[in-house]
Amino acid sequence: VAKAPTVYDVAQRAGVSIATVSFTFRRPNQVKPSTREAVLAAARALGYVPSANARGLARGRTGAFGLFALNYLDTGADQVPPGWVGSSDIHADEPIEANAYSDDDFRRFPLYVDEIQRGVGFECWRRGYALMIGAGSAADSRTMITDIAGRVDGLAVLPHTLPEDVLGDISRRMPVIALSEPPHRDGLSHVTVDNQGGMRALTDHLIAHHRLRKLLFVGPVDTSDGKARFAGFRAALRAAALPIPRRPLTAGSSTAGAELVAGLLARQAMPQALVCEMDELALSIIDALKAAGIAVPGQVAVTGFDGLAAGVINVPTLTTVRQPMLTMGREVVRIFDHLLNNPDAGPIARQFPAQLIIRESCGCGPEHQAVQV
Amino acid sequence: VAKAPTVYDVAQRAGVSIATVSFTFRRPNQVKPSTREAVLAAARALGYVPSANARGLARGRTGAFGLFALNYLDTGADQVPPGWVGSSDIHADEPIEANAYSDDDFRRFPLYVDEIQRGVGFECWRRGYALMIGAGSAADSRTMITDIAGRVDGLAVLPHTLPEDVLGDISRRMPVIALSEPPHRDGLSHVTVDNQGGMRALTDHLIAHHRLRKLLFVGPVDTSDGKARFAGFRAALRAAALPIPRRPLTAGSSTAGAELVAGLLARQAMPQALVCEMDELALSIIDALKAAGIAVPGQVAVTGFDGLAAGVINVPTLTTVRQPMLTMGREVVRIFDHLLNNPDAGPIARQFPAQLIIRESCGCGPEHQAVQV
DNA sequence: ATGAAAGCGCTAACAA
DNA sequence: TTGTTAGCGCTTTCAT
Repeated sequence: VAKAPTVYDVAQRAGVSIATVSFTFRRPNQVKPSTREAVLAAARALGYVPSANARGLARGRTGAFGLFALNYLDTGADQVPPGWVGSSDIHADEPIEANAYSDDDFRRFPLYVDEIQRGVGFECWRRGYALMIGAGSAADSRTMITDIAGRVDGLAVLPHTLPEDVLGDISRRMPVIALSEPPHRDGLSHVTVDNQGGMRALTDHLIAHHRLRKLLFVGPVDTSDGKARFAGFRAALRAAALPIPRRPLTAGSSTAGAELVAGLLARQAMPQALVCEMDELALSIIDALKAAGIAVPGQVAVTGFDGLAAGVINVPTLTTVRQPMLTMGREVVRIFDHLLNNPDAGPIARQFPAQLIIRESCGCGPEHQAVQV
Repeated sequence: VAKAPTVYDVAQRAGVSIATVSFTFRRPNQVKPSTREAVLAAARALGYVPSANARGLARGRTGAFGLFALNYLDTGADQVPPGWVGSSDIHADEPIEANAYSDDDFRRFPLYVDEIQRGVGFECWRRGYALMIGAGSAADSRTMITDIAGRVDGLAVLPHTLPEDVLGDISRRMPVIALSEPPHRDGLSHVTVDNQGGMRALTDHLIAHHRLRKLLFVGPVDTSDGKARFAGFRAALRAAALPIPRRPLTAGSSTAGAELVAGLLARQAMPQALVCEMDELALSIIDALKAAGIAVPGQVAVTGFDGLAAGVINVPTLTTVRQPMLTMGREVVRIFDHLLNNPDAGPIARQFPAQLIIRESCGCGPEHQAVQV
């Protein structure tokens, strides 16, 4: 709460110039031991904490890496307007109640972005970078991203969080790595997973092993992930000489299981397998199916995509395709580091294989093995 | 990669002064609409991204909150020396291999700190703060924490990560909130959980419901969490008029299950229940017990503490006490916000109840309900 | 080995 | 409404 001591204070107390103080911390061995000790002692006595802002300003580098994601815990309620930093919202002084925000719901945590973040955080630590986490909704993205971008030397962005032109601007001055967004000439680096191959392997399993013929793809195809997964699904059908649907059954949201199942039931169009675009949707659909008295996988097989923890907790456990999220997060930082140290290197794109995880919801017993794609 | 445009560039291009540019972003409605548009246009054209460092320096506030934790993914290998920012380690240019770091091990993620972090991140977003994540090992803590502290307006620290004097220094200039560390006159704010009450309830359940009489507490008691949990355990034994052990069975690490079980077996000292200080240890012990052909909970009941996701994935599912981690993380930020806006307020301490989660490893069937302590 | 001094990009009085 | 100007705390030549 008191005013923080600065180099000037330390210098004065140690009886040296501010340059010497700076040197003492930056290149300790270029300073005479006795003065070094004096400076260190003064710093300690004062409780000196160097300002990273000032240092960043002076050096032109911040030593931090940023990760920007949508906030998916957002309930749409009471957010403080961006930029209104330090302000208090209506409930600011009411203590937060335990369990008010479903503290034990492993369906909501960890999700894809959490695992990615874990990897990014780990690799940042290994390489000595600080990690800045930013979140936002599409609406305020320009403000927020700009706020984050101003604090870091590079940035990773999750899909569907920022307009391309904003990313373009930013990438002109620092490495920007897009996750789960296929590379196209946008000057950005990319880290992706083999969505198509993964979904192809999954669908092949349903067709070859379980002899299912009436499969339905459920989920959005207006995202690049969705498109690629749907393509993998169709490729498998084509290879098996099954009728190839032009369009999937689209879901309004990843928790729209109830409506989808109701619709299927109403139209008496329940297939043998519901191949979902992502785990969350699959889980929501399994809930709805169970509620409607339909056995999974007994009457309908259901599969997901991503490999979230929720899928192994679920009953039945979820057959899915797992993305190597920790590894992808780490790779993002590696690319950033590389780009920062090789300013003339062009953007980098890297794709990881996905892993088919066979569990119970496709009709297999727990004894089956995971299969690498 | 190019030099970033600054206020000066924008001002020049828009034909105004730098102050006007600054105003345009800070107080848009105090600027004539026409000039505002001109400035915005220039900024957009240039791809202007304001430097948060410069702003922070000038304003004396950063608008960011920091979270500091130990890095528990640390394998002890190849870390880049702190401060060597931007450098590349030996493997810097080798792509990271998928699955090299156990990408699908839900025993290692999410852990306690991950869930806390989730809550902190969420509340930071709600209140318009950026979140800076720092990690380190005890060794380099002074350097690292100082690096983080220099970038934020307040700081949360996980237990056993920093020496008290360092925290004391920092707390003299910004709010510092300690997690899972009981308050004592140190000038820090504290967010804790009722460890003793939680463990008491758990132990009561073992004694009253399962009629167990030979219970053993396993784990460290050299941490404040450990002490409080052991105290709760003993209180339950005392209330049941059972013999009260002076000391617990101490574990070298949270994955020392094999050694512990081997020791117990060698001494023929296997109790009816192993009450573990934390989930990770409990899970490790269950593994060892199973490997030794001992049925859990058939022959020995095993319980944990924390409420990690791994406990619900485990076979048998783990009876434990859950901390409201998301909520605790959120509360940390609320306290920080409050303190930042009420500089003369003293430190705040808040304790949350823990929740007894009865699952299978104590001998109960899955039909049992969670009980609030 | 140490000091003097010129910025780094932005904010906020204070003037105009 | 807009411009001038003095810092914010630190790094880094360049002298000494």
